Amino acid sequence: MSRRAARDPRAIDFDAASEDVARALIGATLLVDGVGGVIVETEAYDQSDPASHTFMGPTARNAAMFGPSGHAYVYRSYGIHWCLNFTCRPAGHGAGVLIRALEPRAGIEQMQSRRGLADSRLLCSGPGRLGQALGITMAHYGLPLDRPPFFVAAPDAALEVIAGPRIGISKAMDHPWRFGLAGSRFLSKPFANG
DNA sequence: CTTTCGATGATCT
DNA sequence: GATCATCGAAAGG
Repeated sequence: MSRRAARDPRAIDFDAASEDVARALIGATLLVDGVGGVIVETEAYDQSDPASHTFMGPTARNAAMFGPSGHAYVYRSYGIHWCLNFTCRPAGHGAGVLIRALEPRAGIEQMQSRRGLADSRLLCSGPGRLGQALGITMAHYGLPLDRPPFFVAAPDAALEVIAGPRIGISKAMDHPWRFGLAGSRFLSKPFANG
């Protein structure tokens, strides 16, 4: 456990395995320049995982995931979308958590404007949508999560978290490393169970 | 409800 | 040159 996590009960322990961090982030609050909400869907990736950007070892793109934990890893998806990840560091390997969806709470008008969309349900329900709604760009690459423009706080109560296979990958599809808030209507896709 | 497909550009082989 | 940690529009039941 990091010093910060030990000191502050509302801090996330980003030094844990990405799988544990992904689970712990469900119900956490994420704000970027005051805009955001409650994380309801995440996915875990690490270097032993063929679906991970770090599977082949360090490169220019994935450098953040080989750096300190608790920082932002941003990548461009399909040439169109910006996707936001939080870095972890189990055993010093490249690992991270993809933030896939959140329930809008703060700065909803700004998110609607960035997305060109009024429906709050579709504002941040998916990594590309979330990136657009929160205004994520490469300018956020490598920034620490414990100070502005980022704000991250763990949930203050225990929540029911469900797990299932990850979405949009073609390798290691058997691993249940997608996590979600049970019953949330802001998921990018429903889970097989509830 | 479902499936299909184009957009669009960095990254890696 | 192929492959994407995606999205949204279009077409078909």
